[in-house]
Amino acid sequence: MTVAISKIEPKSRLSAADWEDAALASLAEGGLGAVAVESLARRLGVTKGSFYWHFATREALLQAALERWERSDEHEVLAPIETVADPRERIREMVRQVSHKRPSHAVFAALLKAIDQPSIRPVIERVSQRRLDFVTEAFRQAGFDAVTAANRARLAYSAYVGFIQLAQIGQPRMNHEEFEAYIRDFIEILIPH
Amino acid sequence: MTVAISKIEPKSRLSAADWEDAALASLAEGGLGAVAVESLARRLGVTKGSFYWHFATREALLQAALERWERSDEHEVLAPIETVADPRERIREMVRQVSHKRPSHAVFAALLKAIDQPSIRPVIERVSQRRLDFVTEAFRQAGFDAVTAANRARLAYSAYVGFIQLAQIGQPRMNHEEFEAYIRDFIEILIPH
DNA sequence: CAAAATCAATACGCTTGCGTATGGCAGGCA
DNA sequence: TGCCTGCCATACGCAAGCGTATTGATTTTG
Repeated sequence: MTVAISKIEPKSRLSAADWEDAALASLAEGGLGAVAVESLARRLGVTKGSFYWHFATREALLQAALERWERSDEHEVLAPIETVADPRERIREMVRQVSHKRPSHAVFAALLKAIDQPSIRPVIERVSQRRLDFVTEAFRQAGFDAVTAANRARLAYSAYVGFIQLAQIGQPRMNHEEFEAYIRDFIEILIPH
Repeated sequence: MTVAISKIEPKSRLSAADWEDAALASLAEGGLGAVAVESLARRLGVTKGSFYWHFATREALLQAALERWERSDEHEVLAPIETVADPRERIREMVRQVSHKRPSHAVFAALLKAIDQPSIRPVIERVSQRRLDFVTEAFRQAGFDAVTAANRARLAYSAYVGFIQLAQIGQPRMNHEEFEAYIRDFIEILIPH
């Protein structure tokens, strides 16, 4: 796997945060395997020597980077939607968010592929649980009983997860127009009336 | 990642097929990374020397193993369902198949995670296209217009793909009873009336 | 039974990636 | 000015994995 990794220009002195940013970017572009110490160093225009001053181990970097990503996912994706009063509209808004905001979801897709890694799994578990609870609650408020709401939420979230996987192979070979139509149908099917 | 890999007992002489079987088993249990020459050799109770007599390279083994898996998926999953006359029932049957037959889907899940690997991608593309066409056609026969049928098929297939990913973290923490209820809702939502 | 073909062990070289050890250089502060 | 601390380079050691080369054993076949 040789993935094109955008090089970032110098910056005489680096901080831990710079390494975390680079880690997330590489993660999104090339998967967990691309988060390699020496590769990141090249990307940042330095050598390993720098890295091991800021972090004790590669794991520590991952930990820090993921923590940051998890917070940003919570605050910049979920939180804004929470303000939408109408539950039906809230679900629609989430589908739109999720279907149009790429960058953060690239990280999620990469993490999904490394779900058996002990350091990754808990992150996905927490994020998924939050999102699932969120959607379930919206369905409940929209009038569905507890079980039905949970099942619709499961279906919606599974479809989301599956879609970002399949999107990588351009499997649902769609143009923008078809995609919008798909999203409309998606919403129509899951939120009837 | 250390994954428990079941050891298989001797068998004085091995064939290429034995290596392919071991490759698929390891793939299902530990992902693409577990399909390593020396590791498979240990599993089969021999050394690398044997492997490189049967295959020129690791890639060649993967190729052969996946070809076999792809055929079996086509003949043992899709073909039997094709005989069901009623399209609605055909979709239901496919959902049941897919939601209850584990082994083959473990391989699929593993491949999904390695979708950026040039040797894996075409396999997933072919398999997904076949399945997607299959479901789309069933929805058409069930009376949906072309676009709607395609979208429902996409939704169903995405939900399937997402589910087998999430299942690995026991995310939709369900017992057998709840799972059956979920499948019923799943079918109910996608095939109304 | 002998020779040839088939299958396997051992030992090696090469690459990648993590982690360590140590030394060097710059800028702030005494 | 000179030194100390923060940041980085260089040079290792080590493990895992692929692939090669050579030799050895066992089966098959003439």
